[in-house]
Formats: sequence, C-alpha cells, structure tokens
Amino acid sequence: MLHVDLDEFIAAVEILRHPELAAVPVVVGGRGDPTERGVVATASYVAREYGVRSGMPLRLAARKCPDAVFLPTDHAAYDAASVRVMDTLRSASWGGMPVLVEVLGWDEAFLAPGPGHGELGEPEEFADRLRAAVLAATDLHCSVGIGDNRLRAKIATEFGKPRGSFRLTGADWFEVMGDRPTDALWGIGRRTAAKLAVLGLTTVRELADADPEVLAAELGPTMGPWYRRLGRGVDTSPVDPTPWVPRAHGRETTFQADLEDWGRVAEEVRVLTARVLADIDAEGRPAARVGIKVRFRPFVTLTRSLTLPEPSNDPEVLADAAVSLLDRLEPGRPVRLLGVRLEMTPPA
DNA sequence: TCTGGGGTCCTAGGACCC
DNA sequence: TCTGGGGTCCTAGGACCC
Repeated sequence: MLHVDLDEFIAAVEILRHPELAAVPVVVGGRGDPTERGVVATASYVAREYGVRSGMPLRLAARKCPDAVFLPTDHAAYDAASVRVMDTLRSASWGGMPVLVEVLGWDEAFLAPGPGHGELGEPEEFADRLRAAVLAATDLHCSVGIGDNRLRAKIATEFGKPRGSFRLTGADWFEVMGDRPTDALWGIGRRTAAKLAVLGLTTVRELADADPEVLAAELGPTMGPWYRRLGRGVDTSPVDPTPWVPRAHGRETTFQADLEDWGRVAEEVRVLTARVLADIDAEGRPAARVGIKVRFRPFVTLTRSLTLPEPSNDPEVLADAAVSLLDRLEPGRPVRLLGVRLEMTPPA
C-alpha cells in the first residue's frame, strides 16, 4: 500500500500563485493578520527553519519570524488544488488496473492495487511515477510512503519527505521505529503518550511488548489493545475508496474580543446555526441532533447537545434548539468561542 | 500558551425498559 | 428494601487527526 502526502501543501498552493514568495518564509493561517487570534495552518519549509510550526499561535509565529509573509487561509483554493491532485492519483494505473484511492483530507491519500491487477513491479518505481504525475498535473511536490499495511505506509511518508519515498514493513519496523517515542505513532498524541509514560512505556518497542491486560485496564478494552497493535505496526484495515459521507457539520468562531453580552451570544448562535444548516442542506439530509460548544475565558470549553424529537431542517426549530442549550450554561461569563454542530440522519 | 476550525471515534454514567 | 442483569439510548467529555 502507498500513502501520498503533499509537501507543505497549503504553503505550496500559495507560492504557486505568488511565485515571488518561493524564497521567503510564508505562514498561512487565520485571516493572515499575526496580531489577531489564530493559529498557523501551514508554514513553508523556509518558515520552518525559524521554528514556525503548524498549530502555533500566529502571534508567536510572528515573534519567531518577524519577516515572514502572513497569508489568510483560502479554503476554496485548497479545495480546487486538492481535487486536481486526487483526480491525478485516481487516474494512475498499477499492474495494468486503476488504483484504489482513499482520500484523507486535502492533501493525503492511501493507494492500493485495484482488483484484478497484474504484475506490480517495484513499488518505488510506481511511487516515482506518481510523484511525477502529480507534479506534471499540479506543479505540486509530494512524498510517498510504502508499507505492507496502511499504518506503516502512513508513517513511512515522514521518512520520505520532502520529494521522496520510503518503504517500511514488518521486516524493519522495530529497527526504524522501536526506539522512537510512542507519540511517533499515528493515533497516539500527547495525552496518551503521557498516560503510557506513567505505565513505564515511553518507546514504541516498550508499547509493543506491554502486557495487554494492563493496557486494557488502564486505557479501555478497545483502545488498550489497539495501542499495543500500533506499537507492533499491525493494521488490517483496507484501503477504502468509497466516497466520504459526512456524519455531521459544524461551524465555530473565535471572537477577536470576548463576548460579554449574553444577548449577542444568542444572536451569534443563530448566525452559526444558519451557516451549518446551509452545509447540511447541501448534503440533503436533516439534522437529528444539535450541539453547541462554548469556550469561556480563560479557555474553558463546555459542550451541550440534544436529540431533536424528530429530524428537522427548519431554520427556526434548529436555531431555537441551539439557543435553548445556552440555558444549560452559566450566562454572563465572557465567551471566547461559540460553535454549533448538526448531526445528520444517516443517508437513505 | 499568546492556544483555529473542520471533523471522527471512544468512554462512562444515568435513564429507562424488560 | 437489605434493590438482579442485560440492553439501548442520551449526554458530556476526551483524544486524536488534518
């Protein structure tokens, strides 16, 4: 299996339409104003040399790299570029048959040989063909991970970056990953790594050799054993090319200044609900559940939700439901962020 | 932390029912 | 009341990913 990941995707799309930015640090995020609340979506490789990273507050990025060019995120542009990339991948053939493509977000995809394929040859050669095809069609560079399952292909990509490929299989899994920290695994983040460290498990090899009963007891009957399989690089999930069907849509806004007036909070909840309703109307499915998210000063986040008596796409019903959830919170506290989320009924 | 916005899945407790 | 056991739904929160 292969995992394809575009190099500095968002920054690369911006550099394509602003070629003069190729040699300077570029930081994309928020509204492009580093004095505002917002975080870095992608920093160009040049900006990363200054220590700028994804997820970093824009203000901090500006302090690390005052000469960077800051640009607003432009979803429509990245959507369009992404479609061109994914169409290019889907047009590739491997072993004489169309390849299966599973899209993950804007800039990543898993690939597997299609049914009935013939001789596949060396995967590195196919990876080179893919990278050349994507470059020719989009002017964007990508990296390719090759693995004997999705997990290993995904992790391999990091070792192929930039503009290269890397193969990772059961044969060299522990050699490559054994001494790395557990959060190098796809699915283990900062929190779980900290929980594992309490159990004395800090490396991938230690996680792989851990007592499954202890993991199940400490991390849950489903997650515990799953983490141990991650440590071993085990993954039996297939590449699934069926189109993505969203379960829910949501919209949220961080205000540049905290909202103190609860009347305005209710107004903003109605505005957000209308925007999410437009999103789910585009899917053609009604909402079955309504949820709100409120982040108070200082960064305390609460959620409230309800199941509707019956699925609805009536603007008033949904807005009233969302606003009613505010009553389950303490009014009057300064609000930093509001979010509204609509869960849809499953597709017919 | 100065900490976005779009999602998914899992867990746990309580309500409720038989 | 000295209160079983199993299943499902609802809700809130946590963790993770891009």
